[in-house]
Amino acid sequence: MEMEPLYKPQGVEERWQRTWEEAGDFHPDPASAGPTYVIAVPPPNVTGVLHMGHALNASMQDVLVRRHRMRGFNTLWQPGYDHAGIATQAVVEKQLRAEGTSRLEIGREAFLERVWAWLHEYGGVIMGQFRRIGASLDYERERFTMDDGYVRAVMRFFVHLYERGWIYRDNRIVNWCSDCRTSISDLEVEHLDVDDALTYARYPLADGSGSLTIATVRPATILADVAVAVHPDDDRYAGLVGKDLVVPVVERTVPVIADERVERDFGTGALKITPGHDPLDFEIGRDHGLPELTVLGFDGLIEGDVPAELAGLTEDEAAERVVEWLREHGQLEKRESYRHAVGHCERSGTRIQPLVSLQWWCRMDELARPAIEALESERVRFHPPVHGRVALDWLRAIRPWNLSRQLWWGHQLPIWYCPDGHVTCAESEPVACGECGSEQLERDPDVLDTWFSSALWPFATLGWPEETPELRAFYPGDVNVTGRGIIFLWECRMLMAGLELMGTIPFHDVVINSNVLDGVGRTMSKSLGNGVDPLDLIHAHGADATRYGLLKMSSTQDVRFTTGPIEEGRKLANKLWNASRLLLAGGGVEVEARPSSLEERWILARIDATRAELEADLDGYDFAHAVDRLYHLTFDDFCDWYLEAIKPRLGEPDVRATAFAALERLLKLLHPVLPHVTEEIWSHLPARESRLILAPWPEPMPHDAADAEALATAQTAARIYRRSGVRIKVPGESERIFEAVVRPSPDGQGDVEAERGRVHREIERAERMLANEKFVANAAPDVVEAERRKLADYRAELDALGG
RNA sequence: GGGCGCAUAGCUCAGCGGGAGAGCGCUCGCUUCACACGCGAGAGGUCCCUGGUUCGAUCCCAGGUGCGCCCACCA
Repeated sequence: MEMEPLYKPQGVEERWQRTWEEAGDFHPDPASAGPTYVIAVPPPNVTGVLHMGHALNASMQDVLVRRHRMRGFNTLWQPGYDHAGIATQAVVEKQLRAEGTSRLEIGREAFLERVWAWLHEYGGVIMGQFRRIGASLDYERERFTMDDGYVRAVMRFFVHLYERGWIYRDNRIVNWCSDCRTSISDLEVEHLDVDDALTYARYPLADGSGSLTIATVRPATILADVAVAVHPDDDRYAGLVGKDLVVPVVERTVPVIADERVERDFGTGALKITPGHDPLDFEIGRDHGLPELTVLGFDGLIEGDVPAELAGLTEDEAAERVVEWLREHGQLEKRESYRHAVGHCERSGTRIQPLVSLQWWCRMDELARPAIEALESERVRFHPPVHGRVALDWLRAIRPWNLSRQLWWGHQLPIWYCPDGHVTCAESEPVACGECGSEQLERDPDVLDTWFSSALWPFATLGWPEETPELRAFYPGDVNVTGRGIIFLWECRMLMAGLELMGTIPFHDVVINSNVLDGVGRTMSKSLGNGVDPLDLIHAHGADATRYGLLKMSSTQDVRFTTGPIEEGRKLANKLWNASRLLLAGGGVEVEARPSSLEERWILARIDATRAELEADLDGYDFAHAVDRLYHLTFDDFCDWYLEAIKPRLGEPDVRATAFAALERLLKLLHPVLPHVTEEIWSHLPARESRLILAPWPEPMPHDAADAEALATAQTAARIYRRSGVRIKVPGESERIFEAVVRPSPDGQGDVEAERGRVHREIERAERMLANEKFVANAAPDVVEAERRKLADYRAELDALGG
């Protein structure tokens, strides 16, 4: 095949992607012997498309996976999709609305059929996009959190927890999203600052002896007040505790109670208690045995025991009426503007409506304990470590998990009720009630939180609860790579589920990838329209360049996106391509390291040193430094020095054989980052039978420090020559390299004076330091020694410059 | 309200106790027979501010300013 001077990734990349996959290179055999290396991809939403976060996350994982595959590990990168309960249901509901109907109108069964139909037509496109970026996932093993086997795993998990006694049903306050029409967990609530009005309302004492003023941001909830609480030590209200007040509008008589959870210095220090619609009030209400009244329904509209003219209003409308009532009755003391944080549904952006409802919960303390221990003992490590400490804090203060969602799309709870209200929990539909034997069973309509199934991902994808060969071979896995946003939602729960069900941690390292922000530091989002489509980058620069660029940008910090690093990657691929063209142009049949000259011994040593550094980078999940190292190895060491030095001798068979050997090692190191261009070049190397993807990772080689020093001499001489035009005499082989690398410029001399000045300044600096007695006395001996050597080197340079 | 992190060249970022770095951009010179997605040379920086520790601070400590993130039941 002809090698053009300009490397064009388009076509080449797709061809290798097909070749690798069709050859089964991504598909490990569970029966193979030897150590395994396993990563389960964070399952993208089945409705999703590839965005920058996926592209970065996948690039990182693919580097780890490809390197371990080359090192001989039986490597599995497990792919699949998440059913993404709320998100998917919302998409289809929106579609129904556009058709003038609704899920309630068409019914549960028809709705679920619609979801499946929609998924078959439009869902599941992201695996194709993963292929395009070169992700070496085992696509033959694609799993879905709603496939039959996975559903069995979810049911088994639930029943297991139920039998442990950790799952219970309770009427408690939940985060209700009136838009999604479901409860959501604390972790799905986003706190946003909101401008509100703080309304001060007077509640008259029932005995007519005066009134007490409370402050509220939600006047509509006055309708559900069941008490007013003050701090027990608050002198202002000491005499009022135990007396009765009359709630405005509804004119209900309620007690004044004392509770330490009331903040004395907020508002008036008197807190109206609305257990039905406020989490703190709920707790206080339970402790004081107060009733839990509800005036806001699941639809966010006023309902319940309220004046008829208020029923059916929105909360805001009702609030207006209540304030109006207060004003008319002289009970409105004042209203002032007030900015504070309010919980919003992360998915819909709707303001959370705390309300009491009957939900299924899971106690988490016993599940958390082994996970806490795994983190404390560092059997599981986070990278960077700060996230592990945050995860620990969360686990130590863990709260019950609201498992049930009032949705249709998802895993329906394996809970059945008989007419007498007995509960039967079973993996599949029971024939009769476990308590009374009734055969009239009705299944709980709710579904499980999406993250309940995600918790099982590292082993449910391998066939659990069946004892499959895959489960035996590939569990536990090694690493999980994901974003910061789902450490509690996903990472912590995988740890807990893995320890509980499998008895072991699902992976030993958790790598948290950075967020890719837009050019001015904002999160990329659909609504802002500031997102960059990774597929556009791949089309423009190639998958290799995109991978390189994203890895270069990755860091422990969030990073602002620029195309610079991706263009750098494209140049690296092109440079490598042209270096290979230079070597391949002359033909040749041998690939064998037979170094005879200094530069040959040096480049082999240099590549090997980089191999060791690269391994250290990757072992620490430092991808940015890893790719930077590869860039400079390729450009500076391999091309600028080695190739330039051997160019005059490229006709010699031994020189060619060694050059091919050096290129082969370079390609191997680059392959995990730039899989396509390296595989393409590899296929042009002499006597290639296997593919680079399966080639063994380079073994360590002995180094000779003297070679590096001799090469450095040539490099210094060349630098001085280029800058000043002064030729420094260098010994033996260094002299030949100098000759090969320096091409005298036709314009003649550089600036000797400028170079002399530069060296002069360095000498002065070193002399000043060494003249400082305190420095010589207090600094570490090796630091002083290094400074002396520098001084000597600079003096030699100055001498060479004639000055 | 609590916790964490970041401020270094025009831009995006490395470095984190002893000579201020990379890539891009910019200037100048090169159609040198692998590559103009290239080669060579160069300009450009009170390393946010104020104190402190140290022989020595971009790097450590304290405070300040600005930005960001996470957690959170002060209505």
